[in-house]
Amino acid sequence: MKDIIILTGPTAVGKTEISIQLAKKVGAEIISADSMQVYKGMNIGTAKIAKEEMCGVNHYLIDILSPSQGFDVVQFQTLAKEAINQIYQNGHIPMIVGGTGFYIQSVLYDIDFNKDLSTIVNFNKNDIANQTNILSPNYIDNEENNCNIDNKFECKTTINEEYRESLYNIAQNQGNAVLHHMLAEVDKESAKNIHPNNVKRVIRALEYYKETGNKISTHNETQRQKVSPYNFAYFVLNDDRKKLYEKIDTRVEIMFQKGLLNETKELIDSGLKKESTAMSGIGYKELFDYYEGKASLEQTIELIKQNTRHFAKRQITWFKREKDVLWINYPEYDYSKEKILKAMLEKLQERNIIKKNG
RNA sequence: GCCUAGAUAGCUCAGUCGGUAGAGCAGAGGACUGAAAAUCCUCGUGUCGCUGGUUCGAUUCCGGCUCUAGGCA
Repeated sequence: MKDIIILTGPTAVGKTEISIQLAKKVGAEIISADSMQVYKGMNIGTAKIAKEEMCGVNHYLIDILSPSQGFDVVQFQTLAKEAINQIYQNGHIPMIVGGTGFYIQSVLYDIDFNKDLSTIVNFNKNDIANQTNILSPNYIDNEENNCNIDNKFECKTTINEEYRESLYNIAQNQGNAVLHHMLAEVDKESAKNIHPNNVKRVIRALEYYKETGNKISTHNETQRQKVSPYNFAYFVLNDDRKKLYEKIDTRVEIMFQKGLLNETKELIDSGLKKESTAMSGIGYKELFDYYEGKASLEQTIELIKQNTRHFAKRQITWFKREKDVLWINYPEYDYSKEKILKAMLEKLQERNIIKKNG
């Protein structure tokens, strides 16, 4: 079994710094599992690691897309698996670092998303490698090469947008319950598990049925029972809730000092819409109202803090549910980086990911 | 000093034609398997400012006091 290290935790907990130190010690290369850091030109608001901060550690899946492009788990999974192979070829340990729990899960348990049934090609590996250096370590510093450039390749998905939209319209015009009834007719289990108001999920379940002829509920059930193909250590950094929220609040303040307003203005001026995947990121989506004069700067900053806190809470809920997780709670280590690293190294030894004498 | 309006959940406020009270936000818990920084669900007892009075019964009516905001001096 191949080894893999996961390092995650809620936003602002301090993953980046520890990830570099750990990677240095164990000779790992880093794959970012972050749904927003994949985008070029979004640096301040995503608290993206700067090239200098990498200290020579290779990073993958940062700055690989223009903010105008879509992105999702399946694309992440595909690219992450490529990167993992590459890292093994380099003779190193892959270390997945980032706060998007779903992305981590997709790789760690090799979740099957039924790509085979797709009619449209997902990726052309060569295109990607050539045009965006997606699999070359580190990302290209791109002051000029920013989001205004439209990459030639499109990350196609198998999703039938028309069908999706028609379902969405049913919910809009006839009510969520009507859509939910449609689901109940083909997949009772899913209908039971998915709340009628969770339109996104209801649509996906219906979509899945249309694509495959199977129920997503049974598919999910089998995926849930999957065992990881990796020998892994899954670290979750965490802090007291109050401390974490304080960190979040100050980090948002710092983002504005660093120029989040300008960064976002440029993105908006380049034509990005509120609805785009990239602009659904916290710290960006809230600024649309500000620029439209619907909210004051003060209100907007508070809202970003608040949304970030909510997000951190959701992340923690996710990690609590994950199996076989190693919690690293800062207070238990007196907030000492040395103690934390030492504990992590011990765990890695226990799992034979690194040798006893380092 | 006088006049007016307030004083109710951590915050902003609603309400009880007198039978001890409820929204939003904050906060907490949860779900999640092709949008995941997304999407969705659940959770509200607090000396109703203090103190007298009327009343079977007052947070609700009346008096006094304290505090806050605005106005007049």
